[in-house]
Amino acid sequence: MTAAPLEQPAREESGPAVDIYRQLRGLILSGRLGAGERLPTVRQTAADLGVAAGTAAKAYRLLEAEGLVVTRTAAGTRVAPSTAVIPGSVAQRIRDLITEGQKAGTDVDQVIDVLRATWSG
Amino acid sequence: MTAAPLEQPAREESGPAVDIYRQLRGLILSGRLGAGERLPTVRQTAADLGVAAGTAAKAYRLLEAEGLVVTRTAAGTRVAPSTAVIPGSVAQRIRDLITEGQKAGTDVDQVIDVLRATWSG
DNA sequence: GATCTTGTGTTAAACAGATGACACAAGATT
DNA sequence: AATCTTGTGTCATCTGTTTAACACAAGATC
Repeated sequence: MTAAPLEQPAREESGPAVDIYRQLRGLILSGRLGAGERLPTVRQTAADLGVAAGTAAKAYRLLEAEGLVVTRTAAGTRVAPSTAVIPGSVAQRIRDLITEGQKAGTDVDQVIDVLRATWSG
Repeated sequence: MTAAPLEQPAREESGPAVDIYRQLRGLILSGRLGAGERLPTVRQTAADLGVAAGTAAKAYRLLEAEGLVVTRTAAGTRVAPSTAVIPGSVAQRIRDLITEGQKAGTDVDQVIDVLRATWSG
């Protein structure tokens, strides 16, 4: 018998669009992109990251579907007024973790993998 | 002018194979899968997760390329003897974060996005 | 030594998502 | 009102990955 540690689903979309969505979500939830602040245009983002415009647009739509941003044609996309930010206590623990992780020279991705594995429990 | 907060690369492989690789890496780096311990067979993993055998095999090869596991035909795949585990101090901060995050009812993925955004600084 | 076990390799087909180039709609700007 | 800006829609094509169903090789097991 071998260990059977694998958890089922984890089925999750992937690809550039989701990556961009995640990156922006991180900036918003961390507060580095404040309420009302404007995001780069779809085309700008696409150019910056070297992806097609449709791909960047997809990321923005994911953000809007989650209520994190508000889109108005010709006016651009802005962080939603309702300040959606992660709880301060959690943010503090994140900072602590980063401090320790960087001091130890650990890789972010490794930290994240362990975090996921441990969170599930 | 719009904010220009986007960081370039982030170009990263994706798909089921990488997901499995990440999940197993988390188990190994967290120590929940100890040195010498055996992983499920490729076919078992494939069946459990509902993917093709080749996909699971790909994940195992990624792990081996990183030196986290040792593969011997017919003997299966085992966690490498050299105990590759994340530093204890980092592991502790991860546990602290999880405690706080769960108490606050935060979503893991949100925590991870903020972690990434903050790590880069 | 015969037989199981297990990781790997191969192949064609299917699939998902991204791309690039375009046009359009809804507002803002002048 | 004319024009710019910006998010969205379309469409054919391309690319990478997965799939499914095999076969094989190297050891372990008996």
